[in-house]
Amino acid sequence: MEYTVQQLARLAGISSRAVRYYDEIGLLKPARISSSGYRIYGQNEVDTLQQIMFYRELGMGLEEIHKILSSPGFNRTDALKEHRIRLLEKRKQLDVLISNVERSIAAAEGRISMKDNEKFEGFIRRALEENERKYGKEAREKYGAEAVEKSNQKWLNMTEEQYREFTALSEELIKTLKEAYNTGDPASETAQKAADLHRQWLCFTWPVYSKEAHAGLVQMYVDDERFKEYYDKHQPGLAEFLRDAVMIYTER
Amino acid sequence: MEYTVQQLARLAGISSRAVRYYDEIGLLKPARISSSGYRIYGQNEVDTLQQIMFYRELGMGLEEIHKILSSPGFNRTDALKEHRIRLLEKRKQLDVLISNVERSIAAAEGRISMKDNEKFEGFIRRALEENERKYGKEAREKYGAEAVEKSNQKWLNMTEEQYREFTALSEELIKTLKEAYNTGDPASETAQKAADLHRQWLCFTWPVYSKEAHAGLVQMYVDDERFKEYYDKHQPGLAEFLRDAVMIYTER
DNA sequence: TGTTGACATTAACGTTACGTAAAGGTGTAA
DNA sequence: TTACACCTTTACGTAACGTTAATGTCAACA
Repeated sequence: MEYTVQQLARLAGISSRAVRYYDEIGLLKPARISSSGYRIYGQNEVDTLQQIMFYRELGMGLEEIHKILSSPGFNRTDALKEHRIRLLEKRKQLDVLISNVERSIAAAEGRISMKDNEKFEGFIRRALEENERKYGKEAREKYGAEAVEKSNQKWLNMTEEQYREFTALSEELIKTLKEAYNTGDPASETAQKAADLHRQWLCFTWPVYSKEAHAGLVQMYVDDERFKEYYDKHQPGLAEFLRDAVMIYTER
Repeated sequence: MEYTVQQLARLAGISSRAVRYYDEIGLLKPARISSSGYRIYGQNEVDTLQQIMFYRELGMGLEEIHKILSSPGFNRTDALKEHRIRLLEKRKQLDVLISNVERSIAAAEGRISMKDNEKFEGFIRRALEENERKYGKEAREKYGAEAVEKSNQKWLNMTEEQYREFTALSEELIKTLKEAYNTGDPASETAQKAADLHRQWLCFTWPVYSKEAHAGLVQMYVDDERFKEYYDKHQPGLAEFLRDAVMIYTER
């Protein structure tokens, strides 16, 4: 079937101006021009417009869509499969948003309480929140609210790059710690390197460093289920091994 | 807790420029200005920004958000509940889109076939498609492809207003038909009015009107399960009653 | 104490994806 | 032939920021 500008627009649920604009920028050229100068679109154009709509739905700019569609490697079926994955991700994010709004309602009615950062969950990909939620409460109890407030502020000031550094450090810490665990000796060079990495890691979120607080924290890791779990899931016994290593590290 | 421009922006996952812009247009004013001229945001502002984010997620313009938030009747909890409903609707629509992309994949791989209008399901609220999907096939068989193609074109050219007229006519038809059904007489004035409404309704989608085709169609209503169901769901026996009324109408 | 570097400020122009209006040609139903 | 709803191009308008520039502030480090 063939379509004029407005017919195609109505089919796709967009304005005829948009269709003409897509022609103007070379994104979607009509199949042919009628004798009277009308744009006529055919089957291929319908399919291309569908592709455009999917990419647009996923927040892509028209210029980038253009590049993709006109690249020699473009494959319609593969693109559709990609769209499917993206849309499923989008639905997941929407579910997070819905849970956010539901918790916000509960908070507004005083049934639960909500942290400021929790209020924006689902709007963007957020990974930072782990910190305050998991470690915040314990730390507040053990080291007082003031230090935590400052640590809080530090998180806020962290740039994207610093954040990447931070997660890289986390990974290195776990890797080194597991390596050290295999030696079995918390006083070994590798274990002490792990303890130092743990100190560096702490310094990302702590306002000041003190050996006493460091030693106190790792003891807490062993005592508290949630902290223990984080380390032990990589290797059972890792939390205790870290405590032993840090104890030696802080006494030196 | 208090936040500077960038801290608030990072919290919400938007740019600091956006936060300043919201101040500029009066949408989100800081709680206070520091001695050095810095914008300082507090708890209320965090909550307001969350509201803004929800409305924005739902595609609302900043000006309208402004009006809503500053209206005297605004209630945060009610708004959140409204957001919840809207987000659930949005998820439904997303599910339609996902089913669309899945069917598009199947179509691209040749497993099924898809109509052009089906390719845009989920992108917008679409109700027109009912026609071609339900009546198209039968009509094509009985009256030939050419007439249907023209009818098809007519649908595409229908404006929003015409569409409303069309649906209003549908409703009036059903109402009148039920009323006539209660008289029991297909020759009654009400029944003949219903038959005439049915003719008008047909003329919306038919390229030309003929008594023969009209009579043929209503007979088809009775013979075909899906057509019959449409009328009978309002009132069992309605399809046959309509046929009888139209038979009398077309013979006059 | 001066310098660095990441923040903050205002001002102003740029960008994307169209909306909207103007001025005129086209197609068909009455 | 007269509506009327479509089509065309040209061109300026708009929303929601992005970006750049020029300058002030603050905490930390040498």
